[in-house]
Amino acid sequence: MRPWRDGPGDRRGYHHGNLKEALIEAARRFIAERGIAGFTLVDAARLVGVTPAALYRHFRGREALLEELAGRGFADLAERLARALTSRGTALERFTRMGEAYLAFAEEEPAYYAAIFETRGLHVSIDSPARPSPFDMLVEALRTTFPEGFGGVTPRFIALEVWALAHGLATLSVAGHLPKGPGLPDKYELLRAGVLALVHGAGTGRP
Amino acid sequence: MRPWRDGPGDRRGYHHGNLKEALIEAARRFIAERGIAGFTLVDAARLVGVTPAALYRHFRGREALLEELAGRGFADLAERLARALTSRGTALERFTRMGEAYLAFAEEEPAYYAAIFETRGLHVSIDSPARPSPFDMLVEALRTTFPEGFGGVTPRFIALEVWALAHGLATLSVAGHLPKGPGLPDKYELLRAGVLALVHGAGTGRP
DNA sequence: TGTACATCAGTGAACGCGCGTTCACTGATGTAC
DNA sequence: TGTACATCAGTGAACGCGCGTTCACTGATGTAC
Repeated sequence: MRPWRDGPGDRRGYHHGNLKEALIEAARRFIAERGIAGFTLVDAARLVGVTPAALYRHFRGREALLEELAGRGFADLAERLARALTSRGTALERFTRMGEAYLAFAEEEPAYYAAIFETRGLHVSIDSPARPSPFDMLVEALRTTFPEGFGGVTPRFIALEVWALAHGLATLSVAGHLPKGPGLPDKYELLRAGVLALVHGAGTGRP
Repeated sequence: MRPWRDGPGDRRGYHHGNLKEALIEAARRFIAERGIAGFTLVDAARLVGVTPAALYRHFRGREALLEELAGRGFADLAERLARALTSRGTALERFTRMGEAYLAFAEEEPAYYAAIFETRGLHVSIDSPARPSPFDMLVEALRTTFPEGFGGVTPRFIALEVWALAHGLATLSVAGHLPKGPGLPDKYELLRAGVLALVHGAGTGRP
């Protein structure tokens, strides 16, 4: 029984030919379905049609595979945010697109999202220290989108609030805790309105 | 070796006398340390000084124990919020205290918090449907604290934003992703300022 | 073009482990008389 | 107050399971000549 022979585009024979990528792909699928704790090397190997031991030709172990996943997710997120920030339109439109990109990432890549937040967070820079982390990108975007400032509050402070709001919406949504239905606001609406309020309402209630 | 004999206030002998509570307590400790996925019936039993099988006199199984934990956490949270809402001071002060109570709950009872969000969410009412859920309490508190409304936005909409912000701050903080240090804002500051901004900035940027 | 051979990505069997759960049992407790 | 007995919260041994990981091995691939 060699399941991976059945699919189109698969290599055949004793050597898989693309095992590392296939395992990553399987991990993304399983973690998306069952969460990181429910992810199993044995399952991933079975899905790909390979002995569990084969995995060790490409990863030092389970932890290393998750690390790889987190790294790729981190890069993917950074790329999505950068794309939003360099898209067409006004600064505010690009900034809004950045928020949407964040929520879309969490929704479309729940495995990446979980791997990131279970292993490193959003602050670490990847590859070179010169490359800005997603959080740095957010701070910088706030600075350039709202050059008039935030009523005496630092961009970094606002960035933490915006990030917490986005992260809260993303995790509540993935867990199915946000009420859904026609007429009810979705997370994109909530984030857009919330971010504008955070930006414009900053400094409210200060002495 | 009967570890539970050593502690003060413990019953001694063949019967533990308070096993159910002791197991719940052990579960809270372990989940706080290692998360729900890392929690083990065997560990809990060992900590209490009892055979794993003894657990089944009090719970149908692992899942039932977690359900019980979620129920208690839910009740604890509701009680904390209610206490804040009926405390002294102006409506705004009480409302602010409610936010602090939420963050404090997540910080002091990470096991409860995790159990709640892994099993039921914040919308379900406990015991009687007449008893309002924490989310209902938030909506109602917004209504009475800001009777002037939110510039055409519904209290429910604002409540979702506030909740997402609080949940984001709570989870980021527990996971250690919020930057900490002297001079840096802590989550309580971030929540207070953020909520005021959400409330006062609502309606910003609408047509 | 054909053959010999080094490489190395896979196999398959096995391991030790800790898990949740079951079962027949045992002995402490507390009530009836 | 003392004894007989029912109750039931605990024991301890065992189970089947799936996990991550190891090891000596094998056979497909691709390169050198």
